[in-house]
Amino acid sequence: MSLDGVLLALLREPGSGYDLHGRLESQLPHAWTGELSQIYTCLRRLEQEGALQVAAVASRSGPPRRVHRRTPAGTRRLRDWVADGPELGKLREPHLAQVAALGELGTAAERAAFLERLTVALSERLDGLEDLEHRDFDGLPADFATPRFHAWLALRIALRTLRAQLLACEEALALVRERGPAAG
Amino acid sequence: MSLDGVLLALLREPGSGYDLHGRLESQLPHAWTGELSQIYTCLRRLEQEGALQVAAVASRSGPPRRVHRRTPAGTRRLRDWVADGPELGKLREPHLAQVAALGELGTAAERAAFLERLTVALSERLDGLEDLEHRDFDGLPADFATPRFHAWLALRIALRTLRAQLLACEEALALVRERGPAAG
DNA sequence: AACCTCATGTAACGCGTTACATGATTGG
DNA sequence: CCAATCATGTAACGCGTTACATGAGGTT
Repeated sequence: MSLDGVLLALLREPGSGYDLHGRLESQLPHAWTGELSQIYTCLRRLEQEGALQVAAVASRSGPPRRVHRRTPAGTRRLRDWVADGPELGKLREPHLAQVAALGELGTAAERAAFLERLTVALSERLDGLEDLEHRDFDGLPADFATPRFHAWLALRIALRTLRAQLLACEEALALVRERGPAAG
Repeated sequence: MSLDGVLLALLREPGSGYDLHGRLESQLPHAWTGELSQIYTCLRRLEQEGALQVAAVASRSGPPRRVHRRTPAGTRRLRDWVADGPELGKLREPHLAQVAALGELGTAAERAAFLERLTVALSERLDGLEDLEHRDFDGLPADFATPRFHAWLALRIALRTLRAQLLACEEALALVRERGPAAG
């Protein structure tokens, strides 16, 4: 499962399930989203499989923190995941299927409205990534071959991808606006 | 579920489950992938819910074809799906998480090898989409406000997105090659 | 004879989400 | 006092994949 790899990667520094959830949202929002409950079950499995070691640490609030750290086997597993080559997930882009089905809407105004909302949603996502860029990577990292450099690379790829998609949607919107009205 | 919408959209022309599976691969490879078994169960549910009507038609080979067509309720449901606004799926981009974790690999050569394989995989995907473009949409469609026009729009967005991602990966590869060796 | 395409499904399993359940601390 | 944050999990359900089962017709 790819969540295994994602969590092992996030565990460069030890952390609780709750921590990992936060890191996922703050460090890898462009790569993965996951619910807490799923993270907990996944961590339990990784622990049973010997990839993680857990230490209970008292916390100021609620149940004790279960702090996970990678075992050598866990690190090996992470390295294998990456070394085995890129894992392209299955495509799930419902919004593109919707664009293709836009002809089902009766009027050009409705079609334009859909594309407007799409550009807004993509812009918001992009804003989030740009915030992350400025927060964590202000100026390009001079240090290379480090974890931070590669995190920056991944973010850069995501940013360029998203910007291109947003641009393409804006162009689609312009096309629909200019051609649409004539055809009703 | 978004597969509901995808299948309803694909059913602009009536078809069997087997047909739909083929259409998914040939017409919407940039938006969705789905297994036959899942399509069959989904179609059954849509039928029970009154969105589809099914007619059994004898075929030259094997069991009779079950040809599905949208009922008015089905068409309404499709329209509602689109009119409700864009459905951005959850992000699942394991390869970006892998890029971010590239520091786990020991040598710059290994890191470069990963990015090479990634560019190859993305290129192949892009080739497939470009084939589709030339096969189905040679020259931009002069007809607008039609299903074909919107199918072309969706494909165009996917193409631009993918090209940008490929370019960004190639640039990442160049960076790793030029900076990597110095850092071992 | 072997294999591919057409054509249907079921069953088992795993991944993922939603909802539920609990409870301390901190800040307004 | 209320809400948010920190911190853990379980249970039920649905989505999705893989494997299994069947079988006709055409191609090599």
